[in-house]
Amino acid sequence: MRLTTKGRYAVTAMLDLAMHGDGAPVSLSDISDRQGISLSYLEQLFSKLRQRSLVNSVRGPGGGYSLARIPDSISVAEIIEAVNESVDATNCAGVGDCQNGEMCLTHYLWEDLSNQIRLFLGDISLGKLIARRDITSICERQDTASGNRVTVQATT
Amino acid sequence: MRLTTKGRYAVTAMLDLAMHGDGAPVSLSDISDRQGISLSYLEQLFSKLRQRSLVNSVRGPGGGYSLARIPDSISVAEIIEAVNESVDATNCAGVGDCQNGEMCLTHYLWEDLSNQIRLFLGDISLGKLIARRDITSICERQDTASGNRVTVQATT
DNA sequence: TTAATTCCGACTATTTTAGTCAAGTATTAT
DNA sequence: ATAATACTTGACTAAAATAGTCGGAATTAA
Repeated sequence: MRLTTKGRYAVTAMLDLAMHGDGAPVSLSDISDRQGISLSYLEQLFSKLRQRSLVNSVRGPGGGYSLARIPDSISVAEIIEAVNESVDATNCAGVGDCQNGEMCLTHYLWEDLSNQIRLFLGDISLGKLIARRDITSICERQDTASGNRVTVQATT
Repeated sequence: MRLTTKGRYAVTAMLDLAMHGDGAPVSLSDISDRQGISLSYLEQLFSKLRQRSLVNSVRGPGGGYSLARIPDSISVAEIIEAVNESVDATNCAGVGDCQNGEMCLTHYLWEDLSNQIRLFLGDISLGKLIARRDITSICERQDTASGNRVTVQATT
């Protein structure tokens, strides 16, 4: 479980999807405009999100992505692990052969901690994140033709 | 809060310190031998750990590092943040000026999540990590002169 | 058909991670 | 005092991950 800005990008994009996907698919260029994430980078992320069946895609005009499940059933842990491909490189394996052929002590300790984090993040869903702050969110995007800037307003 | 192998190195080293520091300071070369982490890399990490007052150093022969506080009062969050210098680059700040001069919605959402993680990891101390698995740990190091390999044994 | 959109692969730049190396400083056993 | 030990510091390098770019496909609504 690696926790970097990459994961935040993915969570942010999925949150955007959850808040704007009223049945209709949302295009990546819309998300790119709203969240300020490069379109091509979003493509990379969503390629992985689709592989993990977290989103569905619709091609062609009017197409885009939509959540594969309801926001309450998609956890932050799933999203982060989808894009980070969890390179769980335990360095202790290659070092000294700990006795009994088992891995060394700290490996277990870290694995334990890692599981706790996974459990914790697995319990935070997109739905919870949205609901946590009772937000009157106005996250509308101006008509593209108008050339206006993104409008995002949040009232606590 | 960034969570990578770098943080695990630091936590591992601090755990080693907690388990071998019987009053006397522990040298980095000992930790390097036991945990298979490069000595110079450990020096970098401990330089930051010392700056954050998580460890004390004793110079000269027989010197080394020891925990600045008892294991129960040193949290995983502190250790990780000490070595990761928490580059909390929120990308939304530079994008579009969200209305009211406030930051955009997802920033708050992520900040919220980030705080929860910090809270969670802040509650896990070195002491708790060691106690979690009731371990009969034999983590002795052979005499240096003998040239023998590190002996690490853990019985569940 | 045309335009909008996802898909796909290769490519690049920047940053971080991980590690090395060398020269230095402080401490203390002898 | 002196030498050994061990920390301290800074510069350097290599590999990997992150972040982003580009060009071109395939698909499909209009």
